Amino acid sequence: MKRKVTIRDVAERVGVHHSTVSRALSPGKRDKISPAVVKKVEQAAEELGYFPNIVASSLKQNRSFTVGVLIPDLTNPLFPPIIRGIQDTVEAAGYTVITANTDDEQDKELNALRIMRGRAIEGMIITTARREDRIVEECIANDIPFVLVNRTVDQDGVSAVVVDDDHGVRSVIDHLVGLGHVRIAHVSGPQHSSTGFGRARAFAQCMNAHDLQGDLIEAAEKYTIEEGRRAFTRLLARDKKLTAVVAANDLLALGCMDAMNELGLLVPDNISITGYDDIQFLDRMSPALTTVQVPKYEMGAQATQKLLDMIAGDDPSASIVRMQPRLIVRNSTAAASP
Amino acid sequence: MKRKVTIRDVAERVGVHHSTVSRALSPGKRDKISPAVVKKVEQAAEELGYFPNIVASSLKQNRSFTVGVLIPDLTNPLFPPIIRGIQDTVEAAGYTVITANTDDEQDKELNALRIMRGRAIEGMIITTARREDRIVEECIANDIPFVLVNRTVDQDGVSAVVVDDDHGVRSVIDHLVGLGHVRIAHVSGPQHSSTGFGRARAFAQCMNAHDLQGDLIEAAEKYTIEEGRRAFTRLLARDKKLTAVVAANDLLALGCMDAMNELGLLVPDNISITGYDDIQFLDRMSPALTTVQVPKYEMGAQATQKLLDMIAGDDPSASIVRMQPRLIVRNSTAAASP
DNA sequence: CTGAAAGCGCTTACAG
DNA sequence: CTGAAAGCGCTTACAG
Repeated sequence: MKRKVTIRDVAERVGVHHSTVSRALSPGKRDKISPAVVKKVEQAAEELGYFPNIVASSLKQNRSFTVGVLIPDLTNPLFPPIIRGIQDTVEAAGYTVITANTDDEQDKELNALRIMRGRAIEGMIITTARREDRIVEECIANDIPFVLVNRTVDQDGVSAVVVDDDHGVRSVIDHLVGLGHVRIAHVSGPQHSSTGFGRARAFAQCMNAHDLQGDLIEAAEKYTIEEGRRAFTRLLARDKKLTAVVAANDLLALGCMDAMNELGLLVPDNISITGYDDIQFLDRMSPALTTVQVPKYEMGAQATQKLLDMIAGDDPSASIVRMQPRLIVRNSTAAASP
Repeated sequence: MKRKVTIRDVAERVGVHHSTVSRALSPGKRDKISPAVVKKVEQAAEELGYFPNIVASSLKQNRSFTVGVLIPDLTNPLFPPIIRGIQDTVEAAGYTVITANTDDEQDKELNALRIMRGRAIEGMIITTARREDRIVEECIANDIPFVLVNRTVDQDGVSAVVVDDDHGVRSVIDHLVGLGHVRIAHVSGPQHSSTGFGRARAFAQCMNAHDLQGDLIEAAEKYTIEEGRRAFTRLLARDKKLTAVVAANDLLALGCMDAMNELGLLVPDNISITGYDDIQFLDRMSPALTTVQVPKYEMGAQATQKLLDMIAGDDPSASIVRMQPRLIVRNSTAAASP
C-alpha cells in the first residue's frame, strides 16, 4: 500500500503545527481554532485525500470505537434485521462492530469474547444469552458494558431489550380461543433461554386464565425447523385431538408444518399453527404463517443506543426494555375443526 | 473498565526489558529468546491476565488483521450465507471482519472504505461492484488487496469469485424450452452490474441458439421485489402472449409473481417464472420458485481464502473463479399453455 | 540472547 | 488561538 497521508502532511501544506490540524479536524475542538485556519486545513486535507488513522486515535484515547456483537448464526433469518439495526446505530456514532457467529456453543462464545477483548471493544451486544450465562458473567467481572437483545438472563441488574412475551403469547392464544380452539398445545423453545422459558410460562398462565389446560407443552432442544418437527411429533403422540399449536418461534412453526405435511395433515384445516418473530417471507409461504411480529430492527437499534449511552457514561443504570409485539393473522390459523 | 495490563507490567514482574516480553510473546520471534525467559514471561502474563493490545500492535506494524466487507444490505437474503462463509474463513486465520451495508449507494461505499482504511484493513471483500466501480479503482490506486464476490467489473486484472451465468441461464432456458415455451422474456438486473448485464447477454445468446427471439428484456433498476414487479408490467405491455419469464434473481422473480397476482394471473398456469440465487425458503413459497442455486457460502469462503493468500503474498496473481450453479426445478414452471 | 531507542499517527495538557 | 512536547502500547532495526 502507498504511504498514508498523515496529519503532518496536512500541517506542512498549510504551514501550521500538526496539533493545530488535529484540533481543526476535531468537531469538538474546532472552535478553539480560527475559522480561517480551519478552512485552510479542511481544504488541504481534502486536496491530499487525508483521512484519520483511527487506530492511532484509538491508541491515544484508549478507546477503540468498536463494539462486539454475539449472534448464534447470521443465516438464521431472525438476526439480519437485528444486526442491521445495531450496525446503523453504531455507525451513526462513529463506531464499528465486530460480530461473531457462535452457533450457540459456549466455547465459541468464550473464544469470540477473548478476541474481541484483544481488540479493545468498548462494549458488547449479546443475542446469545442463556438464562445463566457465562459470557454475561465474564463481562460483569471485567467491567465490560453490555446489553442483551431478545434473550435475557435470570439475574437482574443487567440491561436488555426483549419482547413482551406475556403480551405476545396472549395475543396468539386469544386469537385461537376466539376461533373456537380448546385443545391448544405449545412447542416451546429451549428452556435454558429466556424466550423458551418465558413463552412457555406465558402459555400456561394464559391458558389457565381461559380455563383451558395449559400443560400440553413440548420443548424443542434448539430453535430449528428440525427440532420443531420433532417436538410436534411428540405433541401429537400425547394428544391426537389437539387443534392448534403455538410454536415459540417461526422456525419451530415451520417444523410443525413439515411434520403435518408428512402425516398428510392440513394446515389450518386439521390443525392451526402459529409462529413467533415474523421472519422474512412468511407471508409468501404456503400457508402463510400467523405469527407474532417483533420489532427486530428497533430492538437492535435501541439496545445499541443504550450501550452507547452506557459507554459514554450517560446512562449507567441497568434497565430492561420490553418491546411490544403485534399479532399478524395470516392463513395458518382457522376456526377449530369440530 | 479496569486499567489494562501492559507489556511493561509483565516486564517489570519478570525483571526484563519490555522488548524482551514482546519477543517472548510473539510466535515468530519466540525462538530468539531463551526458553527460560519465555517460560517466565508466559507465566507472568498469565498471572497478570495480560492480553495484547491489538490496537497498539496494529499501529506499529501497520497491520490490523482485519478485512473489510462491503455488502448492499444484510437483510437481503442472498448475503447472510456469503458473509458466513467469509467470517468462518477469516476467523480461522486469526482475522476479523468489519462489514458495511452500503445500500448500493456510492457515497455510502466510499464512506465505508474511508472508515475501513482508517482502521487499517488489510484487504477488502466486495460484493457491491458495478461494472465500472469507483471502490475498485480506489483499492487499486491505493494498493489495497481485494476480491470481488458475485458481481465483478468489466476491466480485467482483478480477482473475483462469481457464478458461471452462461451455464446458469442456459440451464433455465433449456428447461423452459423443454416445457414447450417459445415466448420467453427476461427481467434483467441493473445493467451496471455484471450479473444484470451478463445474465441478459446470456439470455439473448441462448435464446438465439434455440432460434428463439431473445430481445424481450426489461431491466430492473435494482434487485428488489418492487422493481421486479415494475419490470414485469413493462414486459407484459410489450407482449401479452409471453408464457415464461426468466428473472435475473429471486427477488425480481417474486416481484413478477406479485404483479401476476394483482392481474389475476396464475403461476405457472398462465406464465412460468424462474429466479436465480436460490435464497432461503423459496421451496416453501407458493408456488415454490424454480431457480438457479448458487453456492453462496462457498463463494464467500473461497473469495476470502484468495484474499488471505494475496495478503500473505502467496498468491499475487489475479484470477476469476466461476462457480457452477445448479438448476432447481420446483413448481413455478410448467408446460407452456397452448 | 537481550537491552535501549526510536517511532507508528494521533491527542491533549501545558505554555504563551 | 497556536506551538512544542509528551505519550498511548506496542514492534523492531541496531548494538552488543
